Amino acid sequence: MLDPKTPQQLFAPRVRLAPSPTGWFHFGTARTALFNYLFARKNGGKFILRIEDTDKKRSQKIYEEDIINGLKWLGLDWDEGPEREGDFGPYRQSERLDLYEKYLKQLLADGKAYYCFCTPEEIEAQKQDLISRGLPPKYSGKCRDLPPQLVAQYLAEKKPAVIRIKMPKTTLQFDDLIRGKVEFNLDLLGDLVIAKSLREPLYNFSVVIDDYLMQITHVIRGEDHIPNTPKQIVIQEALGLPRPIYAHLPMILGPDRSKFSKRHGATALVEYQKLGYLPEAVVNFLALLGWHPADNEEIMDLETLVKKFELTKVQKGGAIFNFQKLNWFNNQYLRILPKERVFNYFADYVKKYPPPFDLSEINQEYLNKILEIELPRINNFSELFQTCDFFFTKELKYPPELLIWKGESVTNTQQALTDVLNIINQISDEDFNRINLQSKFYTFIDNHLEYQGNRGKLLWPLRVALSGKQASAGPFEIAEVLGKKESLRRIKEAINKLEA
RNA sequence: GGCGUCAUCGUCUAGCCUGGUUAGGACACGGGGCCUUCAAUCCCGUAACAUGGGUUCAAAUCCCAUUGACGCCA
Repeated sequence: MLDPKTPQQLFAPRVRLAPSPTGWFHFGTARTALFNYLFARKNGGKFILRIEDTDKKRSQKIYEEDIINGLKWLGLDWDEGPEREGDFGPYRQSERLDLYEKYLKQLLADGKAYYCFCTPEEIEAQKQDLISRGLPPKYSGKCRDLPPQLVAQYLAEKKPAVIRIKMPKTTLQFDDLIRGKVEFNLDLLGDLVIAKSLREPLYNFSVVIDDYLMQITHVIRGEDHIPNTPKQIVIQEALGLPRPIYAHLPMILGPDRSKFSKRHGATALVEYQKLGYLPEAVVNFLALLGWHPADNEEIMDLETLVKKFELTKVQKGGAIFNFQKLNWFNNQYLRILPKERVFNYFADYVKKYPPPFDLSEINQEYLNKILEIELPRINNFSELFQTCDFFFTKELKYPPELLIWKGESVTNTQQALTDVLNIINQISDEDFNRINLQSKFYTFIDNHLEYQGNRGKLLWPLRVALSGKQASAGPFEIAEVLGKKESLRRIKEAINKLEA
């Protein structure tokens, strides 16, 4: 255990992520996790996961699982924890109540904390009075110096009570790695409730105990915790515990510059998994929200991020969550990552989130082919099923006029499709691929004046016949994926459509 | 309401510590090339130091104030 008086060492730091399992794994928490992880890896330290589930009413198992799955998906593995099923799981505060109780008793015994028997009504009335007089609402300290016999008597009578800590009437200053010196006037706070009972510690108390017991050297967390920091330091000092180094990260904001929340759209990591984003892209995107490498590199994998990460270079102001940039990153990774890896991600994705099509007759190979030609034009996997439905359904719904190339007539379009039919029929089933298609079509065009310098006259109707879309991949690529038989069928159908 | 934090293109940011830059990059946006559409890609472009006051030969950079935004508690 750390010597309370020894200043924390910068080498081999120990950091933690301490989420409450009261909602889906939030993007902001994910970024906090990433920065903690990067800092630990960069400095040869340890990253610890601690689930803060002392609030029994709001904590749920599925949320804890979601956090764990999210961290694993992002590749942010934690380094230690209690044994669970052969592996080490996260720490859970709900399993550490004995520890908190021990320190609570110590504080009580030392006279640094005390039982408070004021009723909620009393507290509320007091608060209203102070506010109406324009004063900061804080506890009066009424129960601070109750005679011990009276306390014992009330306790024996089971009179409702909470435990408060005696707040020193001084100012307190702490150093923040990102913000520099931060100062608070403790006198404005009043005696803080640190536990509802010996077995019900409150957030600020259990955090302090755990950070100490887990020998946390650096507390890296969101800016929203800045006001909690002085409270935690007071508890540390009452117990004679060392002070970790603090670093408060800027918030992730919605487009209106307020804290990124549900009303801004999807804020949970799962929702992006559902949309079909890649973990590499999410990590990269998250890293650049509030941090920037010394050079101008933007595309970085986890390993590179670890190498370049510098906690002190983290931005102070909040960062707006920019969907377009996320999309850009994802599109980049879709094309940069090894094909096999993307195919595997896609296979997993389809398994986990079945698309609104019957894929029973579609094999993996077919899916991979689609993916290959569509990669440059999608931002995530779910888009594939929205914009490329023609690969998954045989019934194309498009107006016949769409088949007509700009400035052309219906008859010419019919002629073009008939020509297309003839060209395709020259290719055997086994030679039916985009290379052969292209060479056959180009040869045909070279020999037919009406298409020279105006390939669109021939290729546009073909592309629409195959896709039914105004915008799509090229006709040869689509035809190759669909196969000769299906391609011919669609072209004939297009001709029929034009006649009708 | 109290306390705290923050402020460079629309967005993410470099530059600030150690004053002198055509204030740089990326996303987005606009134009163009390529071209069978859409993407991808290449070229070009629009666009910012919150405001006011100091200090200084010189301020995005140092100091002060104001404003605004956000966070926490209530």
